[in-house]
Amino acid sequence: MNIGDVAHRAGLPAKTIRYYEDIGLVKPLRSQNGYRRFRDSDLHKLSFLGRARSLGFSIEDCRTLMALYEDHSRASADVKRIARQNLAKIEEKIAELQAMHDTLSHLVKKCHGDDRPDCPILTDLAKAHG
Amino acid sequence: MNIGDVAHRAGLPAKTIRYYEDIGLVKPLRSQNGYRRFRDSDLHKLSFLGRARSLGFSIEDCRTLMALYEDHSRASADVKRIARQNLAKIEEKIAELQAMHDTLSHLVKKCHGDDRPDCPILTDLAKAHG
DNA sequence: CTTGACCTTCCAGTTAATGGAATCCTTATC
DNA sequence: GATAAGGATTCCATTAACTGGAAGGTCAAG
Repeated sequence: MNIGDVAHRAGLPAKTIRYYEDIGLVKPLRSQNGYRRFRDSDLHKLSFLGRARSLGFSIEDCRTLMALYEDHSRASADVKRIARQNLAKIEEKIAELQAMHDTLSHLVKKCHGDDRPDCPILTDLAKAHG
Repeated sequence: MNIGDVAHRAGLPAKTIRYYEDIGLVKPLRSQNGYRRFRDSDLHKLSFLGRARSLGFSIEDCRTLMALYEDHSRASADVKRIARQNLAKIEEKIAELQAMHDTLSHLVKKCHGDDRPDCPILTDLAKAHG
């Protein structure tokens, strides 16, 4: 699979994918003509990367996760520990999003929706994240 | 409240807060001595900003939300629409995190946890995000 | 009245991309 | 076979969002 193809499928710009190769997050093969050739596993990694980055995971977090893909000689206990740590992070993020969601949906309910100013969203939004 | 105080409470570095003032996300007052003076509303905004940024919302997203705080003359219908759009984004993010969580927790279960290599995490992780 | 913690501005550097130029490869059409 | 379009390559510059550090002002405690 060429870069345009994998970019389309993973939902990432080709530029970003080249950058990820630069910093060692993916290591596509090369065809005779010099084109990058991406395997399915590369596509999976890139999709995962795109998702993780858009959810606020750092490149270093991603690097750790990518290492799980790559280092098949890593001890299972280690893999498990890393996976667990990331589960905790995910749960925390979900909780935070849930809090944001609760606040906003509560406010949408209270907001009149007409063209009057002075929507209660403003004051409540201010209180909500103290 | 001075910058160190608000930084501590909002969980953001003072540097970042100064940067957010630079780009107009917060507008703290100034004391006689030139120190920034943050109101409670500034603290709320900054906490919200920190959270939103760590969850992958862009600065522009944040700017829109901050505008809700600020522009009290904005029509309620408009406020409501913006809040709704962000609710949708939040829900999408939660779903994506849930997917990541399911994958990882499933794999933790399957991973032996001893020191043997060849943990099934690796292959499953590869399949999971196709 | 000085020491230390905290504040200021300014300028430089980093991270994570992104944009653009110049060039090469592949495929379809004349 | 020439040519033009579409996608690939590298390399260099720029942007966005911070981050670090220097040089100096402010303030409460001893």
